[in-house]
Amino acid sequence: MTYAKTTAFTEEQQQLARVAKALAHPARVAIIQLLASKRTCISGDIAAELPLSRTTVSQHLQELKALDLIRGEIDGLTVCYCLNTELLRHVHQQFTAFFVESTAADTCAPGSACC
Amino acid sequence: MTYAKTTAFTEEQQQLARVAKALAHPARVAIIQLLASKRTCISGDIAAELPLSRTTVSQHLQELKALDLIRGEIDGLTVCYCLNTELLRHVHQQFTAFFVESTAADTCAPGSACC
DNA sequence: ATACTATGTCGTATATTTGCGTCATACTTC
DNA sequence: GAAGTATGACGCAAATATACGACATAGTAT
Repeated sequence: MTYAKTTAFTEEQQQLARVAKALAHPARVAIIQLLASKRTCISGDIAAELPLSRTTVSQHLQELKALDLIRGEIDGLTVCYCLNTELLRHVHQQFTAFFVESTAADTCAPGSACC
Repeated sequence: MTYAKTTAFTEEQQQLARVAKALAHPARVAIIQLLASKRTCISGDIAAELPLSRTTVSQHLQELKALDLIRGEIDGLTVCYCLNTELLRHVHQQFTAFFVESTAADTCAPGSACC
């Protein structure tokens, strides 16, 4: 991903791609849904709910944390993870803008040859 | 990605992850934006507009086509790619549902210990 | 202090992605 | 038909991602 050419894209495009990548694995989607459904911050229970080893889940958590999509607070022996709802809302807007832009009109101009 | 365990997730989660993965590279985001801005279907011009080789762009196009996000129609010597706006709208809804679900309420219950 | 528990980090094997050169295909034009 | 052009398919090297066991760390509890 971090090939040289990657730098030649818009910061906006890279940002969207970065977040999309974070959601590009079912486990991470599941983690976010889990954190949303349980209204309370859970910790290693997440691993128990997923069909993956604790280690692997921890890695996925770190990835989400690296993008600040989730936050972890140490509470004694356990760590409480919460969604960063503010960021998520912002990301949602970014995605919406992208999709709206892409679906604004049917792409092909009325008289275009193809399609 | 196609590890054994991957099957253990919801079809919904896998679907979202699949699409997210398609958007997980700036080149593919750029391609979609390009197709949206040029109101007419373009073909190999896409490669010319991107800082990547024709071959690489072709691969990204195939990836988007595999998910049916874009469609290509052969028009003589060239191929016209168009956005599948209908699918994109549907995907937009899926993402929106996911984000709304995730940001519906602040995750932590009022009296929870952490956060 | 000692034993126990919850997490993160590291190392590593395997799988997948990415980028691109080269070749094959197919249509156009002369 | 021969030459030229636009694309996709194939193959390969380098980069990443994925999964997980083993170890390190840090707080709890007795």
